[in-house]
Amino acid sequence: MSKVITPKEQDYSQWYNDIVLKAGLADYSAVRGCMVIKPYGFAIWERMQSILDGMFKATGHSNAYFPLFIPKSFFSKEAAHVEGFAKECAVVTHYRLKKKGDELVVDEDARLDEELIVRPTSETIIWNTYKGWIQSYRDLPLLINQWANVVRWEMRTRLFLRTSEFLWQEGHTAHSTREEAVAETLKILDIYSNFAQEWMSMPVIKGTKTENERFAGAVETYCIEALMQDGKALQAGTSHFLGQNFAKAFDVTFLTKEGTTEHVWATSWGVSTRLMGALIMQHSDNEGLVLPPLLAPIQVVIVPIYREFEQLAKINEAIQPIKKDLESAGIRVKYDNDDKHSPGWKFAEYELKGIPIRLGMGPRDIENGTIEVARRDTRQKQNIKISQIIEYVTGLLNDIQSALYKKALTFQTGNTNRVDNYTEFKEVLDKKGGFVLAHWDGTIQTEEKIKEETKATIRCIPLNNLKEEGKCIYSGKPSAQRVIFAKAY
RNA sequence: CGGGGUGUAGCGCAGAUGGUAGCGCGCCACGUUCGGGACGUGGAGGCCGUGGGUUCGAGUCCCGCCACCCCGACCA
Repeated sequence: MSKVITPKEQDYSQWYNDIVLKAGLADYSAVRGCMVIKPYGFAIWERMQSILDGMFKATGHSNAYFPLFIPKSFFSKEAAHVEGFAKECAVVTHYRLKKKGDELVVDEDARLDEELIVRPTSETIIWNTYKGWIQSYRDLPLLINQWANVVRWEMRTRLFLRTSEFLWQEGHTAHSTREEAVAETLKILDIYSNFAQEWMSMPVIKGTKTENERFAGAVETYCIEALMQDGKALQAGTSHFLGQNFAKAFDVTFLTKEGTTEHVWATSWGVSTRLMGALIMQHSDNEGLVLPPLLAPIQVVIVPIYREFEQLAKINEAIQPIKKDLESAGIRVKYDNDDKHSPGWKFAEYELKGIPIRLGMGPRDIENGTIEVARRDTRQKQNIKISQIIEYVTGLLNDIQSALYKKALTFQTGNTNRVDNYTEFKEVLDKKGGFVLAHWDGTIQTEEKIKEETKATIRCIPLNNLKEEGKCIYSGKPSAQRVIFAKAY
């Protein structure tokens, strides 16, 4: 019993760190605030990438790649944008080192005329580039995505959830009309929401951000918000309608059919390796990671149980056709007949790693023509006839996928509370956490006061929100609808 | 950047009143095991985060620095 995980009831943060580290998803690095994503963690990220990438391509987007470095002057062009990112930029000032005695030092003679910013996001470099690519309405829409790393100098970091460097995709599109750009923003929001719910089994609320929480430079920020097991909210993806802000800042215009010159309309949108954190926190338990089958790099692991090598040989023989059939059914299978670890060790290890289904086969099974099926999410075990195993496993993978979603949804619903006064508001936040639906007067001042006093922020104003007359829980002023408050990551 | 904590073997830790480093897990070898992290025997592995100081002598006492973790402020 070496790799024990701190129970989440005892210390939620430590539980999370234990899972990340002990399931082999990531590791701390020698660089402050930066993490190493280990092969198993990266395999999950690669699954996310390939699925999302397919969704972007299916909606007409193409991938491209823009520079890591952005001239400082580009940043200052969009006022709100500078304001938002200035505090967390890594800046390159020199391009050479030299030897000074035994020491390697920065060569002061190699100072850059203009400093380069390590991209915290790419709007500026991209819009500077788009200026040259867009002349007429025939060049629009321009639908581009890039998979990249970005750097935001964070004061406090947490594995996957917030690191100074992280991986993400950022889409940047240009359109001829406002309507089309807004539609694009919403289309992507749907992609994110579908991905979260169908692939990650993670229920999310779609909404818009308040002015306070809006992306620096956006006209409107749409988001998907998820609820983690500790009752804190996590922003899992954002899609921004940028209006003409960047087009104006970088003077990107196009000639319309009618021959007039207009600024283009823009969107940008992204999800990051933070989704890994969301995935981990959404489903995992005190035994380790729990992965939804659709994202699991290995969906089924098969463990042989044997004493003598003759038994192993028999099991190997019995497993081969099963493994092949599972693979033909499109299932990702690993057969672990490595003799270096005991079955018990493997059981624990694969549970820690969140493999959705484990099949166990031993002498008893050989005799009975059965195989033991253990599901990770409920930890239930059953003996199934070998003749039925493919069908059973296929169905079970689907069941697990939807069971995880249902469980998460039940949790989310159960931790969403409507409150009508400030006392109750504070009490719910304090005792239960979760999403709190409350009336708000729509002002930044009230939002900030509430944040100061309770740490809770407005996560979003849900789309298609029910209109409901009420009074702001803080100021008592009239309000037309409830918004979602929560403490957040 | 504030508050708290921790740095001793790969990991988790113990090392009262200063006397030259130990335990568990892991690792290596051999044997017995194998249906929930097996057991025995034998081994390998540490300038005790770092720089100074006190002392005959420092993991231990004093001062500085650094790193990391947790909780805040800031943010995806």
